[in-house]
Amino acid sequence: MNKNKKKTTIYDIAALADASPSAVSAVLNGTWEKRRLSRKLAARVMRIAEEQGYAVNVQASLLRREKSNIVGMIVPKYDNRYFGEIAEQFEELARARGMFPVVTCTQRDPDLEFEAARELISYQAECLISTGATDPDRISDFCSAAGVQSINLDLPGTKVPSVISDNRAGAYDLTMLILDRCLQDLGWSGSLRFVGGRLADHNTAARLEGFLAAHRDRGIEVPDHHVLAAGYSADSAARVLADFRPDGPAGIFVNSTISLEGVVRWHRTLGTRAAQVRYGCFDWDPFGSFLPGNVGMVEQDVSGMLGKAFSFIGHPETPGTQVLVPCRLHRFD
Amino acid sequence: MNKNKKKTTIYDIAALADASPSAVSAVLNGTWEKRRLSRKLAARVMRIAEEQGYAVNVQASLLRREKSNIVGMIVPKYDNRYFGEIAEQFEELARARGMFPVVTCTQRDPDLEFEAARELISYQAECLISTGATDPDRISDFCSAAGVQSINLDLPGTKVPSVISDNRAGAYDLTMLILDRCLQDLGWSGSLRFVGGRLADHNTAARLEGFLAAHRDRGIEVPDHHVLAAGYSADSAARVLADFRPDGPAGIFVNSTISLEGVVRWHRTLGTRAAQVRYGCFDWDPFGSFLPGNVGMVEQDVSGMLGKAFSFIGHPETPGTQVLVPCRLHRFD
DNA sequence: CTGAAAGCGCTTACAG
DNA sequence: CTGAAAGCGCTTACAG
Repeated sequence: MNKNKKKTTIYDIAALADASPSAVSAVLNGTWEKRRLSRKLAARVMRIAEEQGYAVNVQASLLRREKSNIVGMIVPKYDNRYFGEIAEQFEELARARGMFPVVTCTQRDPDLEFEAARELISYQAECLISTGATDPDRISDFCSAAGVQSINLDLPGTKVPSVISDNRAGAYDLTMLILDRCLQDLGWSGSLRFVGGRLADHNTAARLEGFLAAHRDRGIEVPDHHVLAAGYSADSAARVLADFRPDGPAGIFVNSTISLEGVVRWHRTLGTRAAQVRYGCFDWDPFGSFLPGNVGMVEQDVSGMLGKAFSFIGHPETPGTQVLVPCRLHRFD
Repeated sequence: MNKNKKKTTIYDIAALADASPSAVSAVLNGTWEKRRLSRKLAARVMRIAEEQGYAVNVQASLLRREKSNIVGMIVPKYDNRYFGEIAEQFEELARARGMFPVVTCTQRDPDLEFEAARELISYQAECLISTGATDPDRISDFCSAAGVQSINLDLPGTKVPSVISDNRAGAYDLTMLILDRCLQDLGWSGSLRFVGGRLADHNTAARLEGFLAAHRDRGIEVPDHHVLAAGYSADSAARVLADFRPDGPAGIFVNSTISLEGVVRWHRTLGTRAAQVRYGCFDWDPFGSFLPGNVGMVEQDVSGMLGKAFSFIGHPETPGTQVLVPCRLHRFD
């Protein structure tokens, strides 16, 4: 083991093994049988490489091969289970396919998203999965200009295939569940409130659609002021509810776990009135089932989505293809 | 924008701009002023590069420069806030220093950890931060053989500097808080139970030390069967408590949010007896404060730890240096 | 069966 | 002030 000196190269090994660099290279990347090098030479080279702590210089190797095995992912945040699971499973799937996954977190910042995409391409990523990107088309354009495949996850774009949750259907089911429980537990049937998110966002819009459709199918009208999509932060959810002190039964559709935090905070301030409130959340969190009043959560099918996304890699599809993946509804109590 | 053809290189740009590749290179990496190229040439080259959607081939550039800017991190899981935050902040800090962060998740598997380290080194990472590694010394050895700096985070090793939470002090404080609340709320003073983790793990051992020290300082004896460190999963925590149906007051020290899930599950099965139980958890989760009976949580100082870790980069220190970073105690109710 | 040589895309010391 | 040339560490078509 040479100390923090220069790294061992195939030339060093060639010298030590009394072989040519070509032979060493062939041994080290497993093509020696094809090149009919002697088993003895191969064994010697491998032993020496091991002794020297050799690790191939992938930059050089890939440069020569004119390909990287890098597949990149950008992800907005690690602040909830959803994106954490996406990153984790992405790595697993990529590795299973012999690729090198690089995921970078872009803080929900459109410019950072773009810079991260550019950086990944500089590192020769062969494919880029943009998760929850604010402006996926800008990234797709840049990628295609660089000859790199890109795929949208979680949020749809128009230029490349997008894999997203079936937000509308998930929201429909969740809304039905909350309505059912309001009727069942509280003997009440009225319009729920929709809390969290932004109407301009695709996912929020789709969920609101499902929310409204469910009410429509139940013959319940939703007053405009029941739609409280004032952002994603816990604080904004708490703020938007601050003045709401129900003196009877009430139900809430919570859009995302981040907003859920704010809703639960509000819920606790209600004292005994809290027992008259039911809510459910679009998103999943392991502690969700322990929250009083929470009747269910929607879990997005991360492996389903990623499996779909990976199936596009290397198979360019019609631009703008949109794949909807169903969600799973967890019912509590 | 050329379609998914070969990528634009400096030679392409040189031809288009009627300049030499050397000049293009100088313009593109900002050394053109130093080389006294004309402003006009620089402007032309930059315009053309822009038009062509040029992105430097970092593999080639770094190969030539004989350095990467890559700093790698291995992380066990993204299944709790702690590691998610670590990954996120690591990226931020690395970028702020002009480095390219690559984090890979190793599923708490010692072999995967090692393979990931090897892979990162193959990609020429200049420094590797091993977070929560099962066998940090094995990784350190491999890194040092390859001439790569490594640093341990969260779990200590003996060969390179380690930055870890002051688990003992944090556990001491949390134990005191739970004991106080048991006395205050329930008028009871007795030994808490320690649930979750493995005694063989450094962090669990240190926390148990703090737990025992606090009891000692309060003059409370801890019976052996009150130490229930049967693993990290929610199920094992729930299982270990399954037979415990307190008929009076009780208190629990929960080691990690993962175990907390199991404890809360158990707690809910107690019915009215639940009111006689207080617990606290070493780890932080935003929903923690909403759990009935939870009196406090310990939040590890992620930015403090990472700041320290980064301060070691490029400054080789005495092997085995151990830096303890204090935790923050959140009190609920 | 095996090695010398060219070349991946870049950077930079060097010579003019 | 500027460009030709060498070389980073590897791979592979090619010639023997």
